[in-house]
Amino acid sequence: MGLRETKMERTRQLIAETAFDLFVAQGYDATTIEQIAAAAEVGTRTLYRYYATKEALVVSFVENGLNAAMAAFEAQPDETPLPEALYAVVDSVEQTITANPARLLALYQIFHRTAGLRAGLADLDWSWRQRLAQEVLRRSDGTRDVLFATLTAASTMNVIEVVVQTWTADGGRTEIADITRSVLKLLRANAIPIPTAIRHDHST
Amino acid sequence: MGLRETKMERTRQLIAETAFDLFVAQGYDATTIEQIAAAAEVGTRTLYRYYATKEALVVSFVENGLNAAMAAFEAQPDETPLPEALYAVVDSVEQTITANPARLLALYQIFHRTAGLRAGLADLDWSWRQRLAQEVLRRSDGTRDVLFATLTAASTMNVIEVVVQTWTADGGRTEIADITRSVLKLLRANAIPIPTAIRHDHST
DNA sequence: TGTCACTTGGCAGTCACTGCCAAGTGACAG
DNA sequence: CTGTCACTTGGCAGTGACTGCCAAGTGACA
Repeated sequence: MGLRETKMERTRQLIAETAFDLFVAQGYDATTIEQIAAAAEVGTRTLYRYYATKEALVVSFVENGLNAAMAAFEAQPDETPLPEALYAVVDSVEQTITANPARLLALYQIFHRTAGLRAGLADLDWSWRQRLAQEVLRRSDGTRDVLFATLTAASTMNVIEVVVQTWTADGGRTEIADITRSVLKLLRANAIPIPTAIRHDHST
Repeated sequence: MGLRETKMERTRQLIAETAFDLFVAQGYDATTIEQIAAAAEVGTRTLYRYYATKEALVVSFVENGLNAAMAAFEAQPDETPLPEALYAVVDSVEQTITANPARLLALYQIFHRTAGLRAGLADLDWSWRQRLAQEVLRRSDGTRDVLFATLTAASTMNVIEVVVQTWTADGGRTEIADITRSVLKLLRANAIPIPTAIRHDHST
């Protein structure tokens, strides 16, 4: 990596950190792009070259975590059974959070306080489900169909989302590993009801 | 409902329909609020009193469908077993789509084409999961905890989302009831892998 | 039918975001 | 070491989403 790229990477980081701090300090809406740019000592125009939208400044943090999780998934050998490979995903997210819980809580606060912001996660969530499903499909090696892959990806995302939501709702006091364990236990016990049509009893 | 409210309701509808048509005709981004307001023959300021954001104009359609589904859920007698009550939710969504498939496909096209727009669904999705979980919790009458309710709500939303996604991805050619059946069947057969930690075998 | 509360719409202003252009600065060859 | 080139930077002007404010219009109701 040349000096040029190094510098740009640093600028990229600096902008995100600066923005994050300002958001925490004075709220998302109350912080203008100009302020962030000024604090990070770059032009607003430059800032936009690094982050396309104001939302992206916040979402990028989540994105990094998800990218790491996807990498962990892809790093699993092809022979690894699906449940274990999927566990790598959940585990990676857990590690990201454990590494810096305070940051995630703060991040969550920002999302929570700013109605229109949570929205920015959707795109990420969506593309991520796609990627996950695709990888699941590839791994199943023709023995499974798209519906299976889509459902598997969605279910896994669910686990992550429920765990994170439960953890943050609790203010991060509970060990995240414990929450994960509980969630997976419920699922494995088939304790979660599945929508079922009413069976019309003809013996009446 | 007085004349006043009737009129407002009609205006509300008119604005949404007008916007929808324009979005379909020329795309979301290319359509300005002013255009919509002009076409619907109201002031832009008035338009904003009915729909807080441009996104809301599109999201409202999805919101209506979900509201109907939630109403169907709440309409179930408290004695109805959870799986059947949840089925009412899935069924309601199915009905909404069946009633006007073309509209949903068009709607989906708009969402699909406009990156930043899918985002608007997240908020909806989120608040809806909350509401669903809350109702599930109420129905379980103290016999279940929050985690159970959250997971149940998330799983049900998953079913809906996967069904709709599969249906739209296919261009609406497959009977939606068939997709629903397949999805529920996969779930009931426990065919979807659950993330599982590698069991370290100590006998080695 | 007159009063009142609510709805409407225009206007000015803020802020996110974009295209364009000129100046600065690493990269790289000679 | 140096000149050239490609890329990065930042200012500026412009568009469009969205808001506060205020004056005019219009159902509701006594």
